[in-house]
Amino acid sequence: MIDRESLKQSLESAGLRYTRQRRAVYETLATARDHPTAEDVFLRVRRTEPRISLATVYKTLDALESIGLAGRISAGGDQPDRFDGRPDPHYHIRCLATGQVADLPVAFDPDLLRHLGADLDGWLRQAGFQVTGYRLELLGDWQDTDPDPAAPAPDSRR
Amino acid sequence: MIDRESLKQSLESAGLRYTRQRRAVYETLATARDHPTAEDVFLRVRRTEPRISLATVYKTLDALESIGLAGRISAGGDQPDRFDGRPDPHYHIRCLATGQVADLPVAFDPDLLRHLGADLDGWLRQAGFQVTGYRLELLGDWQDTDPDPAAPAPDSRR
DNA sequence: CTGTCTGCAAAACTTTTGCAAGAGA
DNA sequence: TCTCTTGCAAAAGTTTTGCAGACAG
Repeated sequence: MIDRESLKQSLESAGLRYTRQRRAVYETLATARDHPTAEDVFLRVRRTEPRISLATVYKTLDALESIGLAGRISAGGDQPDRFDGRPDPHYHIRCLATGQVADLPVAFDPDLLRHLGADLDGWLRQAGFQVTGYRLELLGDWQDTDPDPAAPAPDSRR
Repeated sequence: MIDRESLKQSLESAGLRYTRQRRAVYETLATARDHPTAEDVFLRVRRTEPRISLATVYKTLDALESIGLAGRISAGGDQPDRFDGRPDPHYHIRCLATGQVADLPVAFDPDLLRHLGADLDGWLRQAGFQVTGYRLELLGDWQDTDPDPAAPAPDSRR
């Protein structure tokens, strides 16, 4: 989590303004220990910023994503997107039953793709595809109890 | 792509019926070389099954997913889900600009996660998380031309 | 026959948009 | 002051649902 001055500078260097709402959304997201949906963020931010609207939360999450301060995790089907305040690349685990997401406490390996085989590079070049990153997600299920007892809102939606 | 008799049996062993619509959706999906959205599938299936409805396509895609004959790829934001008729685990590349998805012609490595470090297993056990699979997606952009000239509908949506 | 499936229309939800008023620099 | 942002309401777009009639087994 970066401090307010850094947030201000990140926004300004993208031509965006530093506002109360954006600070509140950022701080809510950056301190969240789960991976909240836009509505989760809205409900939490509203505790300190009661007049904020859901549309502003969406716009702010988009803005934060565009400057690299938020990540988006899409579950598919009817499930809403979840957001992530960690700016560094990292891995996720996802519970197939509840849609809940958690970070994996493992260092991100920029060279993991090398294990996929030597022919990959050639194929990508021939296909004209420039790889800028990758996303890895472990799928499975939590056995019984709370996935993360410290998470602010261990919701079990849908 | 499995044959019609196998499809019938897969459906029946899940208590589902083998219908004209389900066969048509399955065959459309299994022969698609891109990763169509539900609406793409609808438009294609309608050529041979003109009275099919979009709701039936959605229901059928759900059914196929539930018996492991289709996969779902969610892009996030406002982009619709895409579907995949390959039943075996495999990797994807996704174009961040257009949302287009392609299969990676590389063998799926069930042991790739071992490269993530030895502490992972312990952490997962302690967290009570049972891993059943993983998803790996390369992100990037196609440089200029067609990603796959053989694809039936190289759409550039959004 | 009986329970499942289809097609249609309507609903549910998430996410985006238009716009007047408000606020940052 | 000038532009960007907010909040509200409405719209857009995808996916689901309810239900009467059709169909598979």
